[in-house]
Amino acid sequence: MLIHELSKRTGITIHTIRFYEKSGLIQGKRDAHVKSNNYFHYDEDTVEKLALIRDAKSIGFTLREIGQLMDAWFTNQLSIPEKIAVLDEKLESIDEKIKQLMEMKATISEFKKRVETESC
Amino acid sequence: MLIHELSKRTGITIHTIRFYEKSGLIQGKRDAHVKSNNYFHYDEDTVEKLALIRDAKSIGFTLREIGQLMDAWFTNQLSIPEKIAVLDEKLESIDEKIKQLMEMKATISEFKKRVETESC
DNA sequence: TGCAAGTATAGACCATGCTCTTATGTTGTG
DNA sequence: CACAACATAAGAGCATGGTCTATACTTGCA
Repeated sequence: MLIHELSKRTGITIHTIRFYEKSGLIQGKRDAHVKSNNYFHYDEDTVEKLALIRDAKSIGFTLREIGQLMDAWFTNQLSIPEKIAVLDEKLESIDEKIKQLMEMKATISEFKKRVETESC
Repeated sequence: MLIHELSKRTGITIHTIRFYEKSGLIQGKRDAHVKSNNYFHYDEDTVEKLALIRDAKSIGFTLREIGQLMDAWFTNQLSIPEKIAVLDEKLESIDEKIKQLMEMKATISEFKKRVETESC
């Protein structure tokens, strides 16, 4: 599919998709048979990648980290133990984030209680 | 205390503290009696605020959101129901983040399993 | 064939959150 | 009183993650 369709299917703007491509997160392929243009073609994996980027970004991963994750996910540049190491690292950092969120939740809840009693 | 001590006590650089002050997150007070300088003086609340900024930032709150939180926390610009509303909103957004983190954890764990079996 | 819609590249511009430099004035200790 | 250490303000510069504009070429349909 071309960039327009990719954009429609993922809800990510063409501009942002191009930005991600320039950043090395996704790669379209040009059709060697077609010489009249140099349009990029995208596959289903790219749709999945963009969904992953969207989700991972929303939980605070940087594009750099997401890139590492996707290398473990979609490419064969890494050996299996290397892939597992990357995934374990991300799992750990997620646990750490959850822990910090729990702490902040406790802090805010505690303060909320204080505000409530203050009103009596 | 002056900015140098505030910096030492919080581990946040003087530059960054000044940036937060310019952004409206903290406010030093000038001593009206002293006319030879216009140094800012900071209180204990400011130390707590900077700790809160550090923690809240690390879990993905923006400075704008942290500012709202601190208005509910430290000032009396908001009524008690308004304060509670702000706190509830932040608690909800924390729950949402935790939920998303759990989902991403499941996704990555699932993929890890696939990578592991692939190696057999 | 003309024209709208799509595509590419290059680069300007923006918000957030710093980080540092320059310039200048103040304070405190030997 | 010299001088280091501290303070101020103003503003430049930077990394990240976009967002948009300009320019120019290609494609597909009436």
